[in-house]
Amino acid sequence: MSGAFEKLARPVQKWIRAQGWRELRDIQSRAIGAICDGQGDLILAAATAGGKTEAAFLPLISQVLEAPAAEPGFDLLYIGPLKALITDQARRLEDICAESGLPVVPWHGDVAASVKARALKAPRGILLITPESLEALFVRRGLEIPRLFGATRSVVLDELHSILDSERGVQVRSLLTRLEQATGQSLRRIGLSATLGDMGLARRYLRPDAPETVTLIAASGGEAELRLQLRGYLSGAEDETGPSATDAIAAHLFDHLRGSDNLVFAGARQSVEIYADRLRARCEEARLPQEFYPHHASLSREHRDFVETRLKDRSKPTTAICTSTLELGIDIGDVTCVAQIGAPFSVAALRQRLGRSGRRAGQPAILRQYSVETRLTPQSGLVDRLRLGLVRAVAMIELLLAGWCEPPRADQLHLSMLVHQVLSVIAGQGGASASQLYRLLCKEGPFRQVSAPLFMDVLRAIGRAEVGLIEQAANGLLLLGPRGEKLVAHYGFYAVFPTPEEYRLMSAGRDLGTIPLDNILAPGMMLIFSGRRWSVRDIDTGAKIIVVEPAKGGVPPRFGGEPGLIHDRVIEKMREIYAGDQTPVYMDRTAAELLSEARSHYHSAGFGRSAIVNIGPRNWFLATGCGTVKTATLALALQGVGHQVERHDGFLEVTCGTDAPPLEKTLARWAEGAAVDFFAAGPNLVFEPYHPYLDGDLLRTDARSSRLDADALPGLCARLLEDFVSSPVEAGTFRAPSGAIPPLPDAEYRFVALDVETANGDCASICQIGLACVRPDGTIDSWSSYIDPEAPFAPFNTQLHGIGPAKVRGAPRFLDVIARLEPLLRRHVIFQHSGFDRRAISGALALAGVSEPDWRWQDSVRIARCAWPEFRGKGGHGLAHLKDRLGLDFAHHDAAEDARAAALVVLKAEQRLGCAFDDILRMRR
DNA sequence: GACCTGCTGCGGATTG
Repeated sequence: MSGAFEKLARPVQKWIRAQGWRELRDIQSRAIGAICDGQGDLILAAATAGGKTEAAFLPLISQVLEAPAAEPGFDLLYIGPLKALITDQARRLEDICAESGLPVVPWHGDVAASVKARALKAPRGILLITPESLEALFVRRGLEIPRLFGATRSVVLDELHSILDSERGVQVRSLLTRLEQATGQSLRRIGLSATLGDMGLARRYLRPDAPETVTLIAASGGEAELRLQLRGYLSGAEDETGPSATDAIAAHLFDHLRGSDNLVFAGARQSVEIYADRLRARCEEARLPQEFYPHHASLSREHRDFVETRLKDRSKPTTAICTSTLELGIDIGDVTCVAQIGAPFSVAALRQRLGRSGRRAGQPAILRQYSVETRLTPQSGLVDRLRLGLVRAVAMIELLLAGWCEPPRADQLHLSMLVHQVLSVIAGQGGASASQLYRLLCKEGPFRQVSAPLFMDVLRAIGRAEVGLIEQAANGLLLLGPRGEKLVAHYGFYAVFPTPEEYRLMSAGRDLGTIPLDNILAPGMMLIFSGRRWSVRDIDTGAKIIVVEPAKGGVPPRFGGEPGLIHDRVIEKMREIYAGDQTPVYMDRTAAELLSEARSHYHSAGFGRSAIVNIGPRNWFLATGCGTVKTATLALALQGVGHQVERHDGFLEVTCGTDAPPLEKTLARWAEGAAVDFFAAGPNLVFEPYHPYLDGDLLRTDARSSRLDADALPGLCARLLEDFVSSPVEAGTFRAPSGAIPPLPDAEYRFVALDVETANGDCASICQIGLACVRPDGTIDSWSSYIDPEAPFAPFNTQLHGIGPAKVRGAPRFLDVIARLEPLLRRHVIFQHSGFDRRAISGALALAGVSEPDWRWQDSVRIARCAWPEFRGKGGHGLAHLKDRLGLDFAHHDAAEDARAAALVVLKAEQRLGCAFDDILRMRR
């Protein structure tokens, strides 16, 4: 054993020997050195189950044992984000402390009141507590805080990354400041974490005044080999031959996970229920024992405990289909494989999840990523074509492999949380002055972004008579107002995140879990829940209880929830992936095909050249290149001036309002820094529990700090326009041909017929132009050229005419072709069959910003109607029917061939009626 | 179409 071992107290050494450890882990030795020899704060970073808890507590317990505190009070404080984690850690620490008799006190909502009463009477040893329970101590026993924590030397913050920049993290930081202020001494802070994106920010979080004094100890090596597969699936209109994407994934999971312990992260609770149901059914069909179980926050504690225990039990193979419930630190041992269905919201989460697998020496970590994309139809929009989910999954995997993950977000005001802490401090102390609150919470605590005037605005807002959270006594002291009293008195006060109202589901007196109140249910309706099928027997709206009984079918309830924020770096990576041409080796064939398809749509939409793409007369698609916050900022700004905006990962789909100023001009003004009203469209600003007590100005200020990035808007607009201006779509001038244009017919003709094919539903997306030029002797010179439509191909169109991205690669662009055709077209009457081709040409010219030449268009359908009136209502005068009835020989849906057909129709009509086409047209008038 | 996390004190009934 090393020198580190010698630094530990006897009973601790004895415990280590009893474990049969041959030596201390690297992180443990280093942590023991740092804790025993130094004074400063510490961050211990190691993969889950990397021995972090012991690394921190072995030396901390040793210090307590060797120099017991003279005064009563807890010696060590541990703050953990989960009750289950606290229960688990308390068990491990009790084992270490058994020999020395140092008490270990777990403290959360499920801990018996008697245990708490005993600890309050004689506070000693290690207190393990949730942020909420600590908050409750401050509120209910504010005056006892110095007695309880006067002897506390160190505080251990577990799962530091999970509370880094959340509301709850702010609450923890505020509680720590209040603790130090109440006891009059500084606490050594020790953070434990597996996943920290930015160590600088983590240090600042732990010790804002002196981040440079925080020592970082990261576990070295020990990274398991990673095995990775990304499988692609298509959902939507199922073909009769194949199973649905869900069934196909369930089948794959069943075949590959059965017989071992695994975690399947399915994204949403609803999706968890569906996969759990499918997998249960497969086990039943195969007459195999059940080993797939759902696990999410709405399931009863009893069920979740059952699944967690089964996962720990190595003798029974168990796969949990779960949400992020099983992502955090609860020790469930090692799993063989981690599956992820759909892309997660953060690389940090993906890394954390993957850390569950490959923890035993020699075992690889296995990640199976499943991506489900929509089967495309002619109506599919660009969003579906871009395969955003799949590309995001690839981006996240690539960033994971590169060792990157999201840093915490700094600089948010957290005004709702500030209101909460103001109430908590006043309640705990019985009153506080404004200046004391400001010093405690804003100058020393976590609300450093809040200026003194802003703080006063907050106090004034919550002190308004109609709000009544606080009021001021004659001596200036701030007290709780009537509503403040009521809020603080309710036990719901301690938690800082919003909670929805829910029904409780019961079957035969057993609690199954909860579902949100907004599910519309009636007796007899069928439900999938907790991995089983139920029918609703009875609904007690008063008690909010739904009684169910087993049934044969059903659908899972809706659970709701807000989407996660996607970081700028992830969107940047997605852009790199679209622009690149490498296919990652870990993709299966379908996934690789989907990626290649996504790239093709990305390029044919024009994103390779321009960040702004026109997809309709008033419709634009913007590639913002930024994550959720900046993209939402631009979206709100655009909505504010009257545009309709749909948001996607790094993209905005804009439908220009009829009264709104032109998109380009608006962006240009913002790029120059013009003032923007982000709230003109009246977006919802109430997200957090204490938002309803603030006034409009404060809500807007808070939203600006947390949901928007107004400072980024000018740069973002400038970047969008930069690409846009250089885009040929807007250039409006003919440019040098990028592809060869076939030699044009060169004679004098009686007339020409023209036909176009288009890439998608937008008639301006011309991908082929064909001409049939009719000589005076009736012979026809045909000509056609492919055209790069600079727009995505719709499968419907491609199926019709057989033209896709491959055929138009390197083809000239519309303007180049039309420039060459112009002299010929100008000289002749141009026939098109119906009005489509003329509209297409006009549309494409308008899109390119070129005014329409004064050509002599005519319509061969009109000619046909005169010549064959009997077809009216009997097959009509479409080319396909005319081909049949007139015995025309041409290959339909090729531009040159269709143009020739139109010409033939004119010639045949002239024959039948015995006069020239201009006479026929005059007859009609 | 979209994650998760947490919770006190008291009065009354029941049990030993």
